[in-house]
Amino acid sequence: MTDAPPETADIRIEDFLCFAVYSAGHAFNRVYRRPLERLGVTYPQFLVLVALWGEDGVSVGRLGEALSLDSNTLTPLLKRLEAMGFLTRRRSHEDERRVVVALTDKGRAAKGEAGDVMRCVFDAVGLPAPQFARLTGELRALRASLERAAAAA
Amino acid sequence: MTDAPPETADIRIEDFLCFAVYSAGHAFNRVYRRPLERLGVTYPQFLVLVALWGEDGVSVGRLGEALSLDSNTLTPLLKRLEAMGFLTRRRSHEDERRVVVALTDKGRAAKGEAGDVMRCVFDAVGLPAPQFARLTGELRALRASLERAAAAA
DNA sequence: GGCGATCAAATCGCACACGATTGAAACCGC
DNA sequence: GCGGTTTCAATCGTGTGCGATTTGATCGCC
Repeated sequence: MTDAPPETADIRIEDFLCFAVYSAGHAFNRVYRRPLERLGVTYPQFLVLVALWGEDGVSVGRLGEALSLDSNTLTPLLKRLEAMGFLTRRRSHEDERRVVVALTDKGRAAKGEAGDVMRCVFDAVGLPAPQFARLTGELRALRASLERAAAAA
Repeated sequence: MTDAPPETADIRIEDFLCFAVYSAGHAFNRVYRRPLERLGVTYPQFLVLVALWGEDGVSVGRLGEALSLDSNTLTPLLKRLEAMGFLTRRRSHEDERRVVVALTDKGRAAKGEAGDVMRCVFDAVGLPAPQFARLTGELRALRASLERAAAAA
């Protein structure tokens, strides 16, 4: 009936799933901030690097697909990462519309430092691996539902 | 070991809990956008209204505590809601440092329209109420862990 | 081969988030 | 009471997100 349990007459924002997701996201951002300072990148920039460590040499669009972001967000972010020397942006030859994003040596090397960062965050989460994976899966399903609904509208 | 399942040699951002939370948050934002257009507010502004429907006449600090936001984010947001006539901001008489935020008639009336909005979103989530509540609780616990870790650092 | 539709990235404008700083009010120990 | 500390909100600068639009390249249909 509502985003909160349906019967709540008195509204408590803590019972809203959307708020739980919203505030957990901010909390992640805050936990990542400190360890990422050593790398010199922001949390969204770090996510872009993670995506590229998984699949390098992709177009802006493909990257946006992986991250659920559009070029209006990615273009300036990628320009900052390029200015810092983590990656390069080059027009594709086969299709001049596309811009191919590729890690530099520095960008690949950062993967090593990232281990420490992720160890930090894993400790902060403090969840055993199975529950960790289950929660991740449930959120992925939630996102899929929401995206389906947003596309239908 | 990492934010992803520890053994993954090939990195997949989809396996990161932080990313699952991050992208689910964006998905919520996108689902809320359309229904909230009729109300004329953004998703964060809506969350402020939800918080005030639960507890009206509170200071900026108290509101920030409920929403995990600071005055640097809330002040401009509250000014916009005030300009739109949803609430008032007045210096407290007992303590001149505080600014008390209170809903106007329009702000209270919006609670009626919000029912439709939340029905929309609940359908988009498509989860039975018990799982809904459980997931909310798990995320609340996750946030608490992350905030504890961030405070310790 | 030519032209409208489509597609990819960039650009623009606005609204969050948040670290850092500022300024004013209240508190506190003496 | 009075000066230092703490608290509260506001301000500033930077970096996302995202709707809307623009620019340029490709595709499709003839």
